[in-house]
Amino acid sequence: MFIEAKARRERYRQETRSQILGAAREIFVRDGFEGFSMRTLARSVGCSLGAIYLYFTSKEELFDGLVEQSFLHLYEALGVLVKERGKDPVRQLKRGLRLYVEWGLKHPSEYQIAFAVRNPAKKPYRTHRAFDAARALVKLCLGRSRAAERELELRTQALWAATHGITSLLTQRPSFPWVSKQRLINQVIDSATQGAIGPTKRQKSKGKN
Amino acid sequence: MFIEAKARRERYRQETRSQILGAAREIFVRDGFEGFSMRTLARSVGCSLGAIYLYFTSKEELFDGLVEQSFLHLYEALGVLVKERGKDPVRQLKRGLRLYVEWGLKHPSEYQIAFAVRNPAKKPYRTHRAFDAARALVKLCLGRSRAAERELELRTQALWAATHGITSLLTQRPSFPWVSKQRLINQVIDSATQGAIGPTKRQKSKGKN
DNA sequence: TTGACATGTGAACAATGTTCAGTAGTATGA
DNA sequence: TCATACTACTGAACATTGTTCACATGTCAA
Repeated sequence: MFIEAKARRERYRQETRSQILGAAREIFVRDGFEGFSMRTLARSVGCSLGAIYLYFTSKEELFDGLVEQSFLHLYEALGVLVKERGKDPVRQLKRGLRLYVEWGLKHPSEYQIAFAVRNPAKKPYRTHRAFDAARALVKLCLGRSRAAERELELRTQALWAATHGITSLLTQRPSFPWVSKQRLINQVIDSATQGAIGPTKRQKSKGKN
Repeated sequence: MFIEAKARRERYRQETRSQILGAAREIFVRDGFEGFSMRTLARSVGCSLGAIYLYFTSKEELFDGLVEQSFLHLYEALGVLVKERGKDPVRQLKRGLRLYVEWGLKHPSEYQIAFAVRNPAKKPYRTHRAFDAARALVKLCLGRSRAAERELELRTQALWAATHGITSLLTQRPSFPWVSKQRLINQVIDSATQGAIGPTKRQKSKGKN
């Protein structure tokens, strides 16, 4: 009787927590960042305003939960790539980066929040596991080149920076007169990967196009 | 008498306008984005809250003015580079990109505002003139290669994306465990330029390091 | 001097995130 | 069964935000 009640309570707690999170995501996707407020959230959940604060200490923490969830999905998608041995690792890496960008385009609000302005002192840094997946892929590409591996972190960070750049711009300025988005994404990713792990055989034989 | 008074009024108007802008910038640099409010601004200027709205229709417009000012400085710096003919254009381009990143690091708050979340419907897009300067530099680098010039816009946008990426990350996540910032910036810029305009002679002879 | 106009004030409004005293309802221990 | 402790919840309040507006003040033209 003792633990059963406790467990039931905990289960219920988690349920309503994720229920709130779900409602928040819905509002967020539908009305964007501006349309969101704790009051509209409470109304949507069907509880009082104060009840939200029993499950999240602040609006920021709620957003963090939302972003965390989304990045987890991305990580899972990337994780599959890392495990797919045998394939050409460079192609896998590029696929992973493209996945990242497209994920950002599919969840623009969350991507913006994830990289939005926030107090940098409170949360020193939080490496999303997606970054770890990228590092693993880069390592795979570098193969047995010792000199290159020493710069693994540098190369991965640079790769991430470029990929983040195009994702960030495309999501934040959708009405900018971009050239074909797909070609642009490819151009950025190709340049960055080539810079990180050297030219592929195909690019080598082509010369400069 | 007629126009003199009108002109004086106009001059006074511009003066107080830029005075407000100056105070806003000061608060902004000192207290960051969160510390800023129209009331603290009014107190700092030494006028009433409503007076601000005689010079700026909204907080957003005020920020726009701030960002505009800052980007103009960047543009001027970049403009000098374009005019410096004779020098190696690739080196000039890289210098320009580094200038861009360092400008962002020096004005993190403004850079964040410039690319912050905002209503995309109202302001369809606003090409900062800095982008035009970049395009001009890229054109210089591509030289007389017809095929490459057709892709001028694509290449410039990709270059910008990568450069924005590293600037954005470094300013928004200063406490992330970056490898050496300078090396990282160079890595991103070198990769992106090589991808945009092909390998330089020096990089060619070096092979993959 | 009078009227028009720019400049400025300060109170008010609506909306925000957050807190908190008070109220149910429920499981626990005697 | 009764009292106690604890959890979930409410709704009113608070402080702060951006913005507006009726009103005042000063300056120039007629």
